[in-house]
Amino acid sequence: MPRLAGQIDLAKSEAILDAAGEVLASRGLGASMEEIARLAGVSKQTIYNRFGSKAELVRALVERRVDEITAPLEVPGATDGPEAALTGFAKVMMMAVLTPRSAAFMRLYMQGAVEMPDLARAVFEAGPKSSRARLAVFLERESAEGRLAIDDPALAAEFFAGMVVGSHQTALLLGVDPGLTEPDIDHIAQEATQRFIRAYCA
Amino acid sequence: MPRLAGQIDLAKSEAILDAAGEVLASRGLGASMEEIARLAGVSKQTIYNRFGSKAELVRALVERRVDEITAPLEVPGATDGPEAALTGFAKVMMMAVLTPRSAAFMRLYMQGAVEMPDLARAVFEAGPKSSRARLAVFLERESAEGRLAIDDPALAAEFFAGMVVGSHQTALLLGVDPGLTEPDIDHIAQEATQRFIRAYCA
DNA sequence: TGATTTTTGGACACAATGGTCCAATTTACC
DNA sequence: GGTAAATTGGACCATTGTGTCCAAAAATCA
Repeated sequence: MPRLAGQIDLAKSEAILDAAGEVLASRGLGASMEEIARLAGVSKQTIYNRFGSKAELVRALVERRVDEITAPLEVPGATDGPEAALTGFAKVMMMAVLTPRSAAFMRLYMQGAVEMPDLARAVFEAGPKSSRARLAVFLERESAEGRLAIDDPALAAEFFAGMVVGSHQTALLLGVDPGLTEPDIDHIAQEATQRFIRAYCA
Repeated sequence: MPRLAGQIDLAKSEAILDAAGEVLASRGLGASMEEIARLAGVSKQTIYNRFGSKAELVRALVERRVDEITAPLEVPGATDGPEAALTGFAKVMMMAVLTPRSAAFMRLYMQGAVEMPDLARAVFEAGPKSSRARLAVFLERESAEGRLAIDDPALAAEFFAGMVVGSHQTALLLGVDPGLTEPDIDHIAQEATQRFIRAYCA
């Protein structure tokens, strides 16, 4: 019997997506399909066989990225008191957001925000919105248990996340190195936590 | 005698820059020179006569925008105490940053961050960096006069600005309407100010 | 080995863009 | 009005991009 239909190499699709991410992140949405094919070690036709068009390829790429983003951000557990939880959360958030790779992808989504609004929206929901929502859940719980006095958890979460990210993300998006070392990040996370707790202490 | 050399219509250059801003902001850096020329009511050749190339046109556009950005942000005067000054500063900042137009321009600079790093850097210095620096000056003064207790004014300024901007700017850049009415802005500005002062009260 | 699918690579059509060239026209000044 | 500069509009070129087509080659199963 012949080869079964649909018996395509799944790993190859991943390789294509990897290459697409690499090239699109560095060259922007204007990147060419040929360069993606070259980096993926695949013929251009194969990409079209599997994804149909450039727009669909980007869609698939964003979908995969949304999953990556959503995973690591959990609601902090306040086992060691709010300080440790908040500091930990701040560090995770900074490490996630303040990398050149993350910035490159974010630039990509922003560039496509006009032509593909639903994709950009999905990224926003999976990233900033989701992280703040989870933080708000934590803050509300802490408030209910009397360790903090927070009347508007969503707003407070927005405040804390904003303190942590500051203008560093904007700098990165503009290609300016914020020059943050890991000790810097630690320091910002701790200081933000202390000031936040002081602003919202019961 | 003949017409004097360099006797060109200054207003026409402005019209070209206006059109370029409009078109580039909505279509991105991939916008065509022909569309810009059409909107400016000018022939394509005239643009090349005056600006030389697309890159130079963009450069001129960014320079003009940098001036626009730099102007409105002043060091707050604490005549009515820190609260009023901070709230006012917060409102100005939000009104400046959280508009579709501002977001469109920011998207433009971010898109060009790779190919024209110096332009993006200039925007960063004139915008986020400058505003935080001025705020830091104010905070240091307030601290010196004993109304606030701020050991690291630059960091505190970063915190306050971050609280105010939150993820709303990111939302806008991703094409997601943050849905902020002017009362919302007022409320955020006031709440951020109160919490900030509480975090840094002497 | 043989049947069938997938992949390849290169040619190709088609459209868009940046930028140039140039003769005809308009504008601004004396 | 006359003169030099600036502008126009449209043709034009070279490049680049997406997406298609297709015959040959490779891979996959019985």
